[in-house]
Amino acid sequence: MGRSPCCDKNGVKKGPWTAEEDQKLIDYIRFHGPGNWRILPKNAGLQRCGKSCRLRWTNYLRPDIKRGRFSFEEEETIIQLHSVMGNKWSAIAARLPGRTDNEIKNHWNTHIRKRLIRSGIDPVTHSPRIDLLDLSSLLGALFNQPNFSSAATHASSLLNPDVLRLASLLLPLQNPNPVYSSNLDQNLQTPITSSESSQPQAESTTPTNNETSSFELMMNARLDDVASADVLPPLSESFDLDSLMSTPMSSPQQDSIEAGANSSSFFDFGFPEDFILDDFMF
DNA sequence: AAGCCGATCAACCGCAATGTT
DNA sequence: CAACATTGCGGTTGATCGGCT
Repeated sequence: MGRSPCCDKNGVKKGPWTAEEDQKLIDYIRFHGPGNWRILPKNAGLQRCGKSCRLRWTNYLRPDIKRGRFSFEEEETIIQLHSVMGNKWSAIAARLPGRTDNEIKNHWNTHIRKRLIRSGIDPVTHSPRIDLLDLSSLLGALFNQPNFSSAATHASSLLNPDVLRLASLLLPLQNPNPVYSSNLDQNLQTPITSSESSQPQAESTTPTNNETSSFELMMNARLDDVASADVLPPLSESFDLDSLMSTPMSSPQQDSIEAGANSSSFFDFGFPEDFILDDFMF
């Protein structure tokens, strides 16, 4: 059993195509059409497998391919389509005349993806991403304000209640301690085993999937600790710590489709008119 | 000038889906 | 309906190039 190889490995050339090979393929398809890709190279006098010929034709030699840089409009279209379709490059390419799936995929991975990350957008979910480290810095600054009560009032109208409650878990509201927030960054990266207490560990190692980060343990512990606090509204039922704890490299595309693109409400917030953002910046 | 390194993209690989016998 | 063949697709690799030291 087993799959038959797409081509006989012996005597079949691989690697970059020469101009001569390209011309042979173009000439053959012009006169005969691609037909059966498996027998095409033999008929066209090419020492290539059919698969290689098909790829060369569809990704490079086809006359309707548009070469050159992607326009801004094309990039925006790709981003929009990707937010709905995910990595369905062929489906995206079908909506971009003259562009191949391979070209779009490459452009996404080398340009658009990086641009989105730089802009604070998760390229997988297309949702704004506030990195936990940034969050700790922001909240640390917030809760170390001299006029903390005023800041907290502003914050309660500024942030999603779930974020604010999260802050209450991360930072001791009763007794603000600058050292605590300065250690937080380190804590976020320090895994400890469940047998250990919620005491932050000094050394920083890379967490693994099987380890529980101190941050997570701390979160769980403090959820209980502050359960009776009435400073902040309770976490909504839809709040999902796991979604905050990680941004998956790949996510079920169906989820994003059903949830709708850019539908994350976790970080939804608006600025009150009298709010001065600079007051909260370092 | 030479070596290193990151970015880019053509091409390959393996698997899934679809078509054919 | 099963077995096999073909095509399509997405992830990955590796050659090449340009910038930097």
